[in-house]
Amino acid sequence: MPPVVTIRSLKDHIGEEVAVQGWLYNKTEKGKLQFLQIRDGTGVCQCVVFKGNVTPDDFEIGQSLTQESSLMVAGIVRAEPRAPGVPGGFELDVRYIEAMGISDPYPISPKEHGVEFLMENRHLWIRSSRQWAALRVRAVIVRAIRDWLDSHGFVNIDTPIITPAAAEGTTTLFEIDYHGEPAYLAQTGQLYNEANIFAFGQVYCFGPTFRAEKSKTRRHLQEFWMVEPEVAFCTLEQLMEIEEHFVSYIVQRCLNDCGPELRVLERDLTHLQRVAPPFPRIHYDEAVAMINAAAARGDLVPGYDDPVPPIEWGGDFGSPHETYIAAQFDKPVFVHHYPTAIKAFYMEPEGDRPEVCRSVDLLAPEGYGEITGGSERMSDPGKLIAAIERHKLPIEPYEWYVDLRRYGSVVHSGFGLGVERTVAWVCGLDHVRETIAFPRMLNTMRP
RNA sequence: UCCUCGGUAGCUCAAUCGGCAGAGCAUCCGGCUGUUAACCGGAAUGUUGUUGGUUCGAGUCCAACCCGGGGAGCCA
Repeated sequence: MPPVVTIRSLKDHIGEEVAVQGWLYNKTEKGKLQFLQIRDGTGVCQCVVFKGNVTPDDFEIGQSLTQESSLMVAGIVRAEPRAPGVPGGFELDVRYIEAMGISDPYPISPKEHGVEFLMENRHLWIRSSRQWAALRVRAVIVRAIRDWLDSHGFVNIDTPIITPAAAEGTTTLFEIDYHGEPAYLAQTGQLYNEANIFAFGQVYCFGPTFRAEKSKTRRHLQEFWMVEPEVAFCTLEQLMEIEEHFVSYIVQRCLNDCGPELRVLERDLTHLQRVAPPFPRIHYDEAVAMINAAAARGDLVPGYDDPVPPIEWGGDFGSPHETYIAAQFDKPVFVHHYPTAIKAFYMEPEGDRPEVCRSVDLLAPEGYGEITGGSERMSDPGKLIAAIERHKLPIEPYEWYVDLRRYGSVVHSGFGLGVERTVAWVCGLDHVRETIAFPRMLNTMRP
């Protein structure tokens, strides 16, 4: 039997006899010809079975194969521009077929299906090429995140998932029973990250986070993955520089490593090719002015039929505002210096203008929303205690956090990047549920 | 929590004014050497989300509930 090779590497075996093992993705028969599209996890390859080239038994096996049956085929690799597949352009001239597991009738045909049906069959849907492509891009994004951080002096120190109290005290948490004591699934590792920088300088945590919000939109999951870098001796301005280099690297890495996947997804690459430092930076004041000018003109929110709603200075942006602002730029855009009153207690107020704080969100283009949120953290213990009290939070659980400012406080900053929103943006998907193998959504956790 | 749209064959959908439950695809059988969601011929396919109500008669109208899509708020 010739050596088993991956479909992705077929281009290196033209003219050679090789074997491919995988699953039957699609089949069309035309008398003495069978076109078997086989996927092996690395790609999809058309395998052509001509009656004259195989034994009668093998030809019959080919006829009996049902969609998703597992099999091995052997044959000669040939460059063929007509051949469909991923990457495509190569096909296998089959000489031998071995059926392994004949599949029962497969529920997901290569036709249209509704979201509800596909989500109920998520364990099978991930075999479909668009889902396969998105999840492979996700894997590359995760690798790019780690590679960039690891090679820029960041130490990966993961933070706990079980936490004793609300980290930010705002959003809804999943409560669990911790041996009789209430505990919560983490919605951020940030406070622990801040402890870790005093030991390691630059750190990141990377793991799942949990939000029990009753959110049912294309941008929300109950369980999502977030990478949170945190840096000692770092100002807001330096943080933005880190973010734009980091995000640009992730996008360029996908362009470089995921060509076939992005083609399956039919992604318009020109949007991604533009993503390079520097990103535009706009002050909250400026963003409010832009929104209100648009509202006064009656501009519509891009992609929706509704006009841009006006906003009062001091209010937080709603989704329509973010979508409008992001659409004014062809790269991700930083919006910085949000009002102190609407942001988390630990964000550093601006020195000569304490009503705004040294915070920054990064809005992705094309309506993908906020992909990072970060800030310079408050570094003075007295001011921090006052902020905790102003937010009506109990001081006792935060004593350790205040300690960080008592023992060698430094200016420091950090941000969190949502993996699923980043994947959705890079892939051009319209819903984050397709960016993770088994999404946990409001009222939906099966399979 | 609120707003909005939807639930009919395995899947995607249709069904006029309240009047016999219909297509395409998938499946099975037959045909074809270049198919790209192939095509051609044939076969089989139903608790119309649930419960109750109106009516001679309900997929269609009414009520409640269940499930799902999109959005708001909140957020990454």
